[in-house]
Amino acid sequence: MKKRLKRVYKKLYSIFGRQYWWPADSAFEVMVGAILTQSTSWANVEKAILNLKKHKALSSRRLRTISLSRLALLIRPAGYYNIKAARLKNFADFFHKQYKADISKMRSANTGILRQQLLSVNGIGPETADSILLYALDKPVFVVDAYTKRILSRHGFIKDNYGYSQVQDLFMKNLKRDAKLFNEYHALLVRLGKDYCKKNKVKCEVCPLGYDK
DNA sequence: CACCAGGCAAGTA
DNA sequence: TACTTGCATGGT
Repeated sequence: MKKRLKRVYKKLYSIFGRQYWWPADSAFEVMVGAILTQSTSWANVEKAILNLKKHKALSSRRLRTISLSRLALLIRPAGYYNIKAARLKNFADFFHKQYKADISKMRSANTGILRQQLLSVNGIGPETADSILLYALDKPVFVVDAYTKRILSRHGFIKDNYGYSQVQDLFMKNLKRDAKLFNEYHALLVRLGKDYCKKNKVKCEVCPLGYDK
């Protein structure tokens, strides 16, 4: 499995090259984006983030003080806006109370402890927590998403009923614990998924990885 | 028109 | 523990 996973990575990298994830101006913007992109296209998230920037609302202080309804209005393009507005506030409150809204304090925390703390915030699940750890804080944690499972399942690496942590373990136990590698690998899987492995538009016959299921 | 996108929590059995 | 459902906009 170690060789197979590394071979897939090299293949994807040779085809698509660097993906430059996560596109953002700051670590805080990555964290906000991680919540906004829950089951939502990145193009819509970009509109929401632009609105937050235009109204100077992209800070933990502003996210805590702005009214729920006004925040919801700003992030409307990202969908699920009422729920996500509450989730952003939950996260901003946590960030302020636990880490004094200080990214460097958060970065120096123990990864396992921090992951548990993030998961305890209502609105932050495994993928969002790991996206924050990896893409905002450079922690060597592999992010699993719907594309990851779909691609691995269709290529026979896993059964389609594997859970989040099972898929995550597959990567983390068989690859060097390297944030840069995890960063690029996950981004490449999403790239492949967008181009060739959409939910109901399977293009296995032209998938660069081949089709060996 | 239908389908879905870089999920999650709450409810049900 | 293991499903099911609500949440919602904007692009294809």
